Amino acid sequence: MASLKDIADEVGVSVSLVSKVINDKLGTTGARKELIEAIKAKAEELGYKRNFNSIALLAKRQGAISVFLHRIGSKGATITEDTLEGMAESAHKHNLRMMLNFVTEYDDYIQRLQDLHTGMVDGVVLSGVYHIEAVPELLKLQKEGLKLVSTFSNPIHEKIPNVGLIEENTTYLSTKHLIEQGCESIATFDTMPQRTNGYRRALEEAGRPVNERLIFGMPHGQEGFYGSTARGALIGALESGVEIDGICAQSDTQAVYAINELLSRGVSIPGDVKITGIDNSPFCETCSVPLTSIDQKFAQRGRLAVDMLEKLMEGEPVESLKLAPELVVRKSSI
Amino acid sequence: MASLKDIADEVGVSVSLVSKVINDKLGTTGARKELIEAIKAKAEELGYKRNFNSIALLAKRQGAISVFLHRIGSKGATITEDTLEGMAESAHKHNLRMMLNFVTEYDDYIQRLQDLHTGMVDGVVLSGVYHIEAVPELLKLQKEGLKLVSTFSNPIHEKIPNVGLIEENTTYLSTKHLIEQGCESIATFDTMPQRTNGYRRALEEAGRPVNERLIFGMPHGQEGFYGSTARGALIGALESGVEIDGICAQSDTQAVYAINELLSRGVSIPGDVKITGIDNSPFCETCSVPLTSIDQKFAQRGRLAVDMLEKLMEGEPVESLKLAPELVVRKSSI
DNA sequence: TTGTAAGCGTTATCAA
DNA sequence: TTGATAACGCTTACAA
Repeated sequence: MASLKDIADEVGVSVSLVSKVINDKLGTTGARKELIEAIKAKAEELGYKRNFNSIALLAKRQGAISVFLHRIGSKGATITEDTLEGMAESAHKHNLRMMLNFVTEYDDYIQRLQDLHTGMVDGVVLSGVYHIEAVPELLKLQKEGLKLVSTFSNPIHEKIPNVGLIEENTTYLSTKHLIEQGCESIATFDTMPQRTNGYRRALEEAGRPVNERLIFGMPHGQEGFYGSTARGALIGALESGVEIDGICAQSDTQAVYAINELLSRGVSIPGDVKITGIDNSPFCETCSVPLTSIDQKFAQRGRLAVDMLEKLMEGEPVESLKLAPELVVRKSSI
Repeated sequence: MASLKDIADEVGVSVSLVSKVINDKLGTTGARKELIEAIKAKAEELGYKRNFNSIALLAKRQGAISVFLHRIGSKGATITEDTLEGMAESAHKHNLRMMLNFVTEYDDYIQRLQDLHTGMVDGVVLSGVYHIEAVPELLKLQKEGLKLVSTFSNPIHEKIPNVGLIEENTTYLSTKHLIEQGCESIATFDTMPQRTNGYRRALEEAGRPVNERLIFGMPHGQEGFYGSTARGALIGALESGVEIDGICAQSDTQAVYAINELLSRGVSIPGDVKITGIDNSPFCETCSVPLTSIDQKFAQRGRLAVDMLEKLMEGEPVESLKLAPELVVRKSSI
């Protein structure tokens, strides 16, 4: 790998002059035209590339960030992949190297956080499942100069800037859509309070009564997103004789299981019942009836989180933000 | 961030002694016990961590690798995530920083490969969908000194060491399992030649005839793994009156769609028909009938690939290897 | 207009 | 048993 010294030697000038020419830092004074050209030509010829380590060393920066990722998601969704893809894109743009930390347990989490002072990274993005207990440790790291950004739905702490999502709008959008499609009795699986609120708000705004029998109780937490749990709840409701012509599921898996259960009972979708999910999983395209769903913007949020971190590292101020989810309409609801 | 110099100043010794003590490189000679202890205590107290950039600078290395990842997989499987998790673990172990490159198209791929000429990384792991057309460019990079490792099922080129999988054994294992469970007429979706071969071999070894009507034609390539395509093939076979009491699907998605189709026709699973998939996707646990599947060892392969790359970077010789897939038995087949 | 020298944090070699 | 020095590649203040 050619260095500035190689160029300097070959052209017969000093290293510092080469550095200035290459970086266009000659200031007001300038240098002889033929030298500038010779230097640039030689750099090109030798395929000169800057050495990131020496620059980082000099700048007292690491040129690297760490991504903390506790894998999350309704099974089969590509939340982690999408988030990482966005982060990778932004990191590439900013010439940042990433250390990926997949963590699964709290002990792990703290252990890995400790490793961070290493002077091996300039900043950290927190993503996936969040560990509220880790906040004190995070704030300690922040005090030591490490930059922190998170990509949870909601901020974990006011001092840690977050790239979030307007959770309530996920179900708000899909319920509104189902109402517009003519549904009269829309059910939901009550898995996440913010999402159930969105469902209620859409009904209220449309002047519809909220029928509590259509809000199926589910375990709050990961398990509540499982398809089998949702199918159980749906079967219970159907057998108790509740009328349903729309389902605003709170995950795609819930929706798919509902679709399959209904189809097996001879119910037509979207003819008799219209259904929407959340996650916009890949299988929305390929399942029995292509599923209308909600895009939670994971790739974009990953990108923005790293952009935000880069800004922090540059000393610029940043502020938490929340993206709007987006409705993706497919056959299951029209 | 505390440096060796900080420790040296505080303890009142030279930087080089501190370096030797910290790195346990005193050799045969040794140093005074109390000094060793004082240095170690001070390092602890100041929270000393090595600066990776200066080490890399000295070693004429980047201390970073690049991961090229073309996302792959039957939709809903966690192939990419699992692979990345394994790679991240190994990278962490070796103190390597990763640049993640998610690529989707060939042009992208080549474009990103060009970036590698920058000497930003010491090595590259290639993963996911492979681009045979990129081989010449890869070999060029290799000639420039960049270390290359891949994690495709089969090696892409003899000069590029690979952490692969004995593909044939995926279906071999599951077909053998179905035979042992008493299945007489086992079908498969002919999506990937190596997998169909494994299916044939298992039947032949058991002295069973291969019934070509039970080998359902599928498009070769990603589309062949889709569930809807598989369901179509299955329906066609059923309606032509073929007897089936076992299905060795070539992806989990195929299997799930087959299960749902059969259930909707009143067929009992695993009572009337036993089914196996491939990928060991998360939804194997949660789908209508928990699905027996094949673990393709993606996390382990990711880990091994980075281990291999580290070895190459150390100048050690490495050789391609193939891992054995593993059968994970669940209710759908017993 | 160009060059010298110091310094970023570390390690290896050689000297004391 | 300990320390001085050079080197990795680069930038910048200052000197020529």
